[in-house]
Amino acid sequence: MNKQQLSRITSKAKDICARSGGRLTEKRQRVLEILLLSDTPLSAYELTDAYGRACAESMPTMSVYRILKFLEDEHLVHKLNSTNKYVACAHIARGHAHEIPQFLICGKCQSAKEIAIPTSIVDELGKLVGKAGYTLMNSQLELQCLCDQCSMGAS
Amino acid sequence: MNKQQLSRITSKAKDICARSGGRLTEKRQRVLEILLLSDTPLSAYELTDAYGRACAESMPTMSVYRILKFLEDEHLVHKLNSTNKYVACAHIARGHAHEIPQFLICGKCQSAKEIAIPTSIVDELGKLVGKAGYTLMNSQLELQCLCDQCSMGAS
DNA sequence: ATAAGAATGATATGTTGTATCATGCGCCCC
DNA sequence: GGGGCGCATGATACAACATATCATTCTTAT
Repeated sequence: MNKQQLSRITSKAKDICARSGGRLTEKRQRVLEILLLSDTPLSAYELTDAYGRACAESMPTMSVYRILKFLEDEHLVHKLNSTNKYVACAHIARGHAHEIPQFLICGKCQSAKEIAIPTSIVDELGKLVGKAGYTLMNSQLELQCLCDQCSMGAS
Repeated sequence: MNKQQLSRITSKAKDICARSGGRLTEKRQRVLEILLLSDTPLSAYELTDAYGRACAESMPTMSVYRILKFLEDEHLVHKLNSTNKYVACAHIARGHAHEIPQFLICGKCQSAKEIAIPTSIVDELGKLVGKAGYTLMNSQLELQCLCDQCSMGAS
């Protein structure tokens, strides 16, 4: 991601926050940028380190958690429950229709890709769940995968 | 679950362990029984407490984790990543074809139901994942739901 | 009987996340 | 521009979840 793309996204993120009455402060923006630039999801503590390296000054982990919570509430960041790590939303730039995100997580390089699951599959799942005596609420799927890179590369 | 069902399951569990060269010791069996009898998934620390209450003597948490790992390796217990809790496998008694389990978790009463996802849905998901440049590996879905009990009961 | 290996206990520590109170900073109103 | 309000951040403590490691006990095979 180049500088221009980044600033386009953060500018959009600012709009999103403003519209909901929040403020994308400099620290919040920096945390978001670190996630946007990272190849892999990061834990709160990895983010703390990355922030310290990137910004000369350090940030208490507590603040990182608070900022992550803010960004999650704004749908700018998602948490991966299976790994306790955080990723920037892939859809900030365009429209940003915040449906429930689904993730493909490479078991080898840890990369995570956010995808959309077609309504048809969700509907089928919903029916299945109904038969089992449950009602499907919002569900963020996290699918363990291998990315093509890792499939090809080493064995 | 009555006593007879329970002993049928633990007996089956013993077979399963024996076949893989493991041993379902008394403590392991007790941990499994606690999970089998519990209405909801339990955390390792809740299990430690429950063990202490049920057995007069207490068990170090470390041992609980070790026993959970053993039971998971034998496919007798599953871990829910979204809640960091553990459940007994629902298929010990019959055949116990250990495919990847899928769970419906009630957001209100915390009950968790283990279900099977039809091959057709898994295949569709696999195709989708392929298009995104990934290959689907074993994935344990954990779907946030409301159970019928909770839907009906209170609002 | 005894040695080898598996299971468990004890202790320390690492990782992830929350609670709470204090401090700083911007903004609005007058 | 001062004063006060509310949001953002800092500092500290601790809770919850999990692993590392070494010591001890129990099982089992010879």
